[in-house]
Amino acid sequence: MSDLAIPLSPELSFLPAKLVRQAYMIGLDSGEALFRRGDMPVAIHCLRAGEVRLVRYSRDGREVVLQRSRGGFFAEASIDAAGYHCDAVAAVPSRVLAVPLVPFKAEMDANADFRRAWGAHLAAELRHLRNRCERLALPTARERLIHYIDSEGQDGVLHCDQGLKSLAVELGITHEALYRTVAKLEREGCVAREGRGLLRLLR
Amino acid sequence: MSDLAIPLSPELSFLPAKLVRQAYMIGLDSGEALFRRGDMPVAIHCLRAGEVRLVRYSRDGREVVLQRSRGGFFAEASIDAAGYHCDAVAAVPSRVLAVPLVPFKAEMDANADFRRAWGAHLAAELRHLRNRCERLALPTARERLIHYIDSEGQDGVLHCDQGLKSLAVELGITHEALYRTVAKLEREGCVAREGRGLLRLLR
DNA sequence: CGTACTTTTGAATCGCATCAAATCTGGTGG
DNA sequence: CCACCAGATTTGATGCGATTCAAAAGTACG
Repeated sequence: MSDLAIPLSPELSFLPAKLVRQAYMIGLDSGEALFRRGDMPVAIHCLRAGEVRLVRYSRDGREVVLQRSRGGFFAEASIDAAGYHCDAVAAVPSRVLAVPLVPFKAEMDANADFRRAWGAHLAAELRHLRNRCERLALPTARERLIHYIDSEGQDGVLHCDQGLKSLAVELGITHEALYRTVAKLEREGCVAREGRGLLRLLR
Repeated sequence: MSDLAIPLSPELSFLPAKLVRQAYMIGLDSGEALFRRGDMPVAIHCLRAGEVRLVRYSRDGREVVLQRSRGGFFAEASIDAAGYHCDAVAAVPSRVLAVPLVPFKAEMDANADFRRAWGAHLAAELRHLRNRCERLALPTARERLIHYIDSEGQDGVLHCDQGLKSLAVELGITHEALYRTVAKLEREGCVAREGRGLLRLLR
């Protein structure tokens, strides 16, 4: 493919050079679909820029967002599936690196190190999701936010460079509720805001 | 081990006989720990009876349940970890099948079919968790219940043999809220209850 | 038959969603 | 540089739904 010099990043570091060479970049306009439900997977996808959403439609036609990816692999669970179980649609203009499935699977069979790295990747994803489920089961915005800083932040400090509004979506609450919760925690001295995207947990 | 004739079940069907022979059964009393945070994983665990909870403790000592397993593999994400990231404690007297890690990993390296089966298992787990996250992000008990029947039930029919109370935990709401929600949906004719553990979605 | 648990309903309170509006911010083009 | 615009941030008011505490009725099991 013409798209050489693909910038390295943590989520790609374990991909063997052989696979990176065979990968190709896909550009998506806002609203454009990468794949549709039922399509046969032909590649592993890694979001490099923009935002892709995995969506399904309930029987009454409402759209349900299954996953919001802002970077890294997505729909990894469909590698072995006969068809995707949802649509992948770009929410904003995006760039997706596609690693063809055939060489990917061949590498999985041949390369034990790569297998372990991919397994570790999936394991991290599992832990992450379990954590998120646990957080979303908490009853109040306050508890969810503190749980989030505890588990996603580093040493009690959270970098939310995307703004609080998108954090609210992640927490499953409205942005108003989140703003109010942050303000209250700040008043109580439990949390300090430093700059635009920094939350420090004091406790 | 003396525990021969381990009954087969869907979640064990893909385990090679060789591994099943090397597995051993662990009995746990209520409250007994299978492993503690920091312990080095020595086996893959599959819950055969009872209930095991993966728990962590927040800095203020409160217990946080990361996962409630009522059957099947749990803490699969720790296969490659240097230590568990949580405690595993039986909530009721339980029986756990332990498949030693060394032969498990050896089989993963040697047996491509098994690798695929395990990969599919992890993929299913991922899809399941994403679904659950999506559900827990829904704002009302009503929407969560309908989403649950849609996605976990079969053809609009849900078998909740554990009773509505444990379903409430799964939905992240109190059992009172769930009882009221079911009653209201029934009055509206959206849901029919058939026997103790059957919910049919009419819509 | 008694005990423990689930199921069910009631009442009071609290927190969040919703609708609305004002302010702030970064970025664009004149 | 400044005007302007789109989006994020913030605060307010209101209603609904869930939590909480409480209690009664049903059910399984020894």
